This record gives sequence, C-alpha cells and structure tokens, in this order.
Amino acid sequence: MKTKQNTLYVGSLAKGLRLLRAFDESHSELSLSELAARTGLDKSATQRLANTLHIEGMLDKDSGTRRFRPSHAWLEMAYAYYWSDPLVGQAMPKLINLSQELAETVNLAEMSGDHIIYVSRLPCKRTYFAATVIGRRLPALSTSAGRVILATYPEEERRAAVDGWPIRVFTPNTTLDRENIRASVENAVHDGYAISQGQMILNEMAVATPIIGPDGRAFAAVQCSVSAHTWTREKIVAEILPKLQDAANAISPSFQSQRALDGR
Amino acid sequence: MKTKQNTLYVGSLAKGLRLLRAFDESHSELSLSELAARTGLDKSATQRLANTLHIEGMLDKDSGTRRFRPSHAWLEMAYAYYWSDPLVGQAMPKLINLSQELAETVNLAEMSGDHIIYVSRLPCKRTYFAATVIGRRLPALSTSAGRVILATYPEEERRAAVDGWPIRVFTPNTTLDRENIRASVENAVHDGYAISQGQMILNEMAVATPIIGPDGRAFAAVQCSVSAHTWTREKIVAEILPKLQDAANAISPSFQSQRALDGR
DNA sequence: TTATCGTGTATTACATAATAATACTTGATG
DNA sequence: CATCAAGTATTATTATGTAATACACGATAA
Repeated sequence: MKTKQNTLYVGSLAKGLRLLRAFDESHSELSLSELAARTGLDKSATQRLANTLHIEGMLDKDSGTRRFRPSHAWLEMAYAYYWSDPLVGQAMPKLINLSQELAETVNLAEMSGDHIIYVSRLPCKRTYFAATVIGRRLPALSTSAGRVILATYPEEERRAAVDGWPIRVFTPNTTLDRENIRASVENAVHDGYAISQGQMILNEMAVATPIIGPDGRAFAAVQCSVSAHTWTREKIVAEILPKLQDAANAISPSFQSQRALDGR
Repeated sequence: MKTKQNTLYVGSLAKGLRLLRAFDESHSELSLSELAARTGLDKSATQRLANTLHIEGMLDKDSGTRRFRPSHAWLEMAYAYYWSDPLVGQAMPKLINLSQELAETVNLAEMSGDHIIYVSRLPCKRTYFAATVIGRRLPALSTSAGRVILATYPEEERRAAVDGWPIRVFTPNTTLDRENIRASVENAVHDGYAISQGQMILNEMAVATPIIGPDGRAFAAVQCSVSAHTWTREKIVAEILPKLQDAANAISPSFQSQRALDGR
C-alpha cells in the first residue's frame, strides 16, 4: 500500500471503500475471489473486509451463491446525499413542471471534476435503462450538459479542459475529435445552450442550459433528451429551448452560497 | 466497542461506516465535533476517519466552514445498486408507462426488514421534496406498500409483524392503533391491494399492489400517490387500481430467481 | 489589549487490532 | 472418487491504528 504515510489516514477504511467501489454497472454482484481480484487485495484482507461490510449491512450476501451485492443501504446514501445538496431541493419542483410541459425526458446534471453526474432524472418515454438511473457519471466533454457548463468557464480553463479532459467511446457517433468538441463548446459560449447528437445513445439528441452561480460559473445544467427520429435541431431550439432556459434561470438565482471545496 | 470479538471483523472500517451513517435528512452537513458527537467516537478517531473518507472522495469538505458533506460518490453508489437489483431493470419501463397513463406519482417500493424503501419514484405533480427522493425508508406498517406486501405472508408472520414492527408518527393522522393496522392488512389479504390515507403526508392517499415472487411472497410493491382533494377511495379503485395491478402483474412473472439472503 | 473558550489540526509513544500465512471444509467436475 | 477451486476458520506476529496531548486559529468578551 503506497498510500500516504500519514497518521491521519486509516488504511483499513480505505481498503473497505475499495471493495464498495468494485461494484459497478458491469459488476453487479461479486464473489469473494472476484472482489479480491478487482481490488487487488489478498484473499485474507478481502475476506475480513467483505465480512465486516456484510455484518454492517453494506453488502447483501446470497446464501446460495455466496456472492455479495450492494444492499439497500446504498440507496439510503443517495437519500442522504439529496438532503445535503441544496441544488436538488431548489430544482426539483421546477424540473417536474418542465417535464410535464415538455413531455420529454428531463435531467439535472452536476459538474463533478471532469465528468458530469446525473443527479435527477425524470423519464417521460421508454428509454434505455442507463438513461433512467441517477448517479451515472459521464465524461463532461461528451455531453451537452458538460459542454454548456464548461462554456461558462474562463477561456483559459476551457482550453485546458477541451485539451485534457477524458473522452470515451459510447456509440459509433461519439465525437473523439477535440477540435470538433472545442467548436461545440465555443458555440455554447455564444448561444448559452448546447445540443449534442448520438454521443451516448444512437439517435438521441440532447439539449442543455446552464445553472449559473453568483460568480458567473455554472456548476450544473438542465438537460432534455429526445429522439432524433422525431426532432430536429431547429424544432428543439424553437419548442424545447425556451422552456428549458426558463427553468434553468428560475433555479439559478437561488444560489448565493457557493460551495468551495477542499482539494483532497 | 462491544462489537464482535471476531478476527474477521475490521473495527476501523465499521467505525468509518458510522461516520457515513451520521448523515441523514436532518444532518446534511456536519463539522468534525458534530460527527464525533453523533457517532460517539472520540475526537482523534473522528479526525482520522473523516480525513480518510475525505481523501478517498467519500466526503466533501467546505474549505470555509470546514464542514463535511456527502460527495457525489454517494450517488454513484445508488447507480451501482440499481444495476445489481434485478427488479429495477424489469420494472422501470412498465413504471414509466404506468406513470404516463395515470398522470399521477408512481413509486416502486421494496421490503427491507420491517421497513419499505423507495427504489424508484416518478413524480408527476408538484409534491413534497421527501416524496421525490429515492432511498427513503419508512416503517412498513405505516405504508400501503408495506401492508400489501405483508399481506402476502403467512398468517403467523403477519400477526407477529403487526404486533412487533415499529411505527412512527408522521402526521396527526398516522395510524398508531395496531388493531386498525391489522384490519388494513387483512383487507389487503382479501383484496390484493391496500389503500392508505394521510399516513405520511396530510391529504395524501396511496394505493399499492404487490409484486409477487415465485413462492407467493411479495418482496416489492407498485404504489401510486394522489391527493385526497381530488380523489376518493371509490375513484381510486375504479380508475387507478386496474392499471396498477396490470403493471404489477406484468413485472411479477419475470422473477424466477429468488434472492435468499444471509443473516448478518 | 489579554484571557478564555471552542474547534480544527498535528505529533508521538504504545499496545491493540489488523494482518498474512496456512490449514480446514465444502462442493463441483471430470 | 480424486482433484481442484472457492469459501471459511485459526493463529502468531508486528504493522497500524490509537488516545493523549500539544499546537494553531478565530471568536467572544472583560
């Protein structure tokens, strides 16, 4: 363990968290040995830590297969999160109204490092499962929400982000060309909104407007996803964008308090 | 620490989890000393553990106030949970359809010990914030979902549950009389649905139907919340119930796999 | 100003509690 | 029924987490 030679750092706790992080969308249940493999911990450590997490109710254990799964406590953590995030409480009623007016999927995304994370999702139409689940993190550069938030940053930061932030392929249409992305971001600087197409899901279009803090920087965005089969860029700008901007603007002013965060 | 004198139990990890659990709806951000007070740990321990959680990205720290808050990682845990719960994937598209048809708030609740926990929520109308947030745990006996699930249990278990499970006051109308609750549960045994009124929120009515596993026991319920101002029991039974039951029945058959869980 | 408090941060000597190795148990597979 | 992999249990050793304590800082008030 090459972690901090720091007496204020509890290695066992950190290792336990590694077990928790071993679960994701493609690893939804894990055996002891899989856990060991994924965390890089030896069998003994994995055994002790997994046992502790099970006893403490953080991991369910299937008595037949002996495999571990996230417990309901993982949902309770989301519950606690929601009460701690002042944005959500402000935004929720407005998002519900918006989703009713538009009759299309409405999302609330927050900036989280170089990713965005979906904090609230209000699906209106059948859609892919992954598009209905909160807590999904996506590379900011590949999403309309990320780009429109980035567009509120000073030019220097924008440049650095477009050059350095990660990108990943999700569909054959995911933009990998950073110049292309730069153009999209700079458009968003000018327009105050961003539209993306087929970045995450084929034939999906997304439009996003920023929720701007008192310093002029956005830290979140309201986003709407529609099918490219029934919508065009022009129709989105004409019919969705105005309501989306109203909603985002209605949420923004409530934010005097800025949350300055300690670096880790 | 009176916890297990067990070599397979890592106390430091368990203590770290206590810090996480210190956050809830009425404690959304905590200072070091508040954390110490709420967890019962001494200052040193709290300091080390909180620091570790911060370094590992589980707690954000406001650099001004020095207070800790749940980080985005708490939402990511919900994301991982969703992929691990086979019910959610099955139910989601049907719930979306249902919510569109009814134009009323639709919830998916799972049994979790003697509580129910909201796993998915699709708000359609403006409502209280707490009613839009997933991960909320409520005493099963005080909810239509809990009662209708309980109604699928054998008589002996039903009796024990009605006598022993916890109840809490939420509104002046929350039923505290266990005989009253027993009657409600026994009605649900007969009817296959449960309706409650004003249990969690005044002037709110809720109707729930069970999602039944292969053994005949329900482990979840589909629930719909409406305003008592515009709905009556009769109208709910006539207009909402049939669609609710269709949805719940459509979800049930997919469940061959039963998840037997190890006791902690 | 100086004093006192509360709170957050840092350091250290010590022994507890986490560790890694190993042995045991189980059940699946050929 | 022999073999192997995976889960479970036990133990001696010392690394690691611990509690005590000291320091830093800001707020409040005399």
